Amino acid sequence: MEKTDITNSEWEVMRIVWTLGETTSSRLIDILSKKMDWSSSTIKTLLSRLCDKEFLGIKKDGRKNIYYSAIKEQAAYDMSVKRVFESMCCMHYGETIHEIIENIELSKSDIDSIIDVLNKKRETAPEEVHCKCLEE
Amino acid sequence: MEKTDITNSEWEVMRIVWTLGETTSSRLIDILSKKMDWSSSTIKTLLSRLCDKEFLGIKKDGRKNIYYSAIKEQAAYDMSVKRVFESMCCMHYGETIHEIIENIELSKSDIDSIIDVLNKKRETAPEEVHCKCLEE
DNA sequence: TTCTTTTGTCTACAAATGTAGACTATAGAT
DNA sequence: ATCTATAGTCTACATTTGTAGACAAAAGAA
Repeated sequence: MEKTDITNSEWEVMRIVWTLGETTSSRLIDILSKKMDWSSSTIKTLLSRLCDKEFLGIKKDGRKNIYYSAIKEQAAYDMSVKRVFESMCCMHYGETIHEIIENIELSKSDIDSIIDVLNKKRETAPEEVHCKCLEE
Repeated sequence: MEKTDITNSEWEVMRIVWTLGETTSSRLIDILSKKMDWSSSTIKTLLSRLCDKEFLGIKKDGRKNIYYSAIKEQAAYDMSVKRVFESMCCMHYGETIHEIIENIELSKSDIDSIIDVLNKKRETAPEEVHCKCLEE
C-alpha cells in the first residue's frame, strides 16, 4: 500500500499508541473498542493499514504483535497543521491563529513561548501579507 | 449527497471562488485547469459536488451557472483548523502553534493581535495542560 | 441556417476510507 | 489431550475522493 496521510480513524489509533508507547493489539482493542465503539476487526484493520503506511512499526513477541509509532507525535501534528495552512489563503493566517488560540487550552509556559516567537517574528514582519490565491 | 468536509481538491476550488467572488464555471475552468492541470470535467465535477455539499450555491444567468460561496471563508478555515486540533493530544497544542507560527507569513498587525489575545489568555491560563487521550 | 464551440449534466472508474465478518493458528483452561 | 478464547491475517463492501469521458442543448460563427 502507498504512503498517504493519516486519516481520521487512524488518528485515534495513533494517539493511543503515542500515549501508551509500545503496546499490543489487545490493549488497543480494549481501549478503542470502548472509546470509539469500533469492532475489534476495525481496529485490527486500522493497525495493519498504519503499518502499511509506515506510521506504525511492528515487533513480534512470540506470535503477538507489539505496535510502536514510527513517527514522532509532534512531527505528525506539525505536518498535519502545515497541510491545512497550505490549503488556506495566507491573508487569513492571522485571524485563523487568533481564533484557534482562543479556543484551545494553553499553559502559561506555552503562552510565553509563543509570545516569544511572535516578538522575534515581529522584527522582520511585513506590514501586510498579500493574497496569492490566483498566482502560479 | 451528504454534507461532509471540504476535500483537498475542493479547497482549491473554494479558494478561487472566495478570491473571485461570484463567478462562472468558464472562469473557474480557465484558472484551475492551468493552476491544477485538471481537465474541465474534473472542475465541473468538483463544482457540482461542492453544490451538493452546500459549500457553493448556484444562480442561473440564462443557462449559465453562477457559483458563489455558501460559507464564509474565515469560518471554513476556522472549522478546518479546529478539526485538526481535535485530533491532536492537547499537550501538544502549544508546540504545534509555535511551530506553525514560525513557518507562516504574518503581518505586524496580525502578530499584535495574536499577542494581545495571548496576554488576555495568560491571565487565566493553567500552569500545565494534561493529556486526555485515554479518557472517556 | 448550419456548423462548431461552450456549458451543463450524467456516467465511469480506480483508489482511499470506514467498518466489519470469516477463517486460522495458537495459548491457556480443564 | 481436548476444548475454547485470542490474536492474527484475509476478504468484503459501501462511501468518498480524485479524475475524466460521453452526450445534449444552447450560443456564436460563417
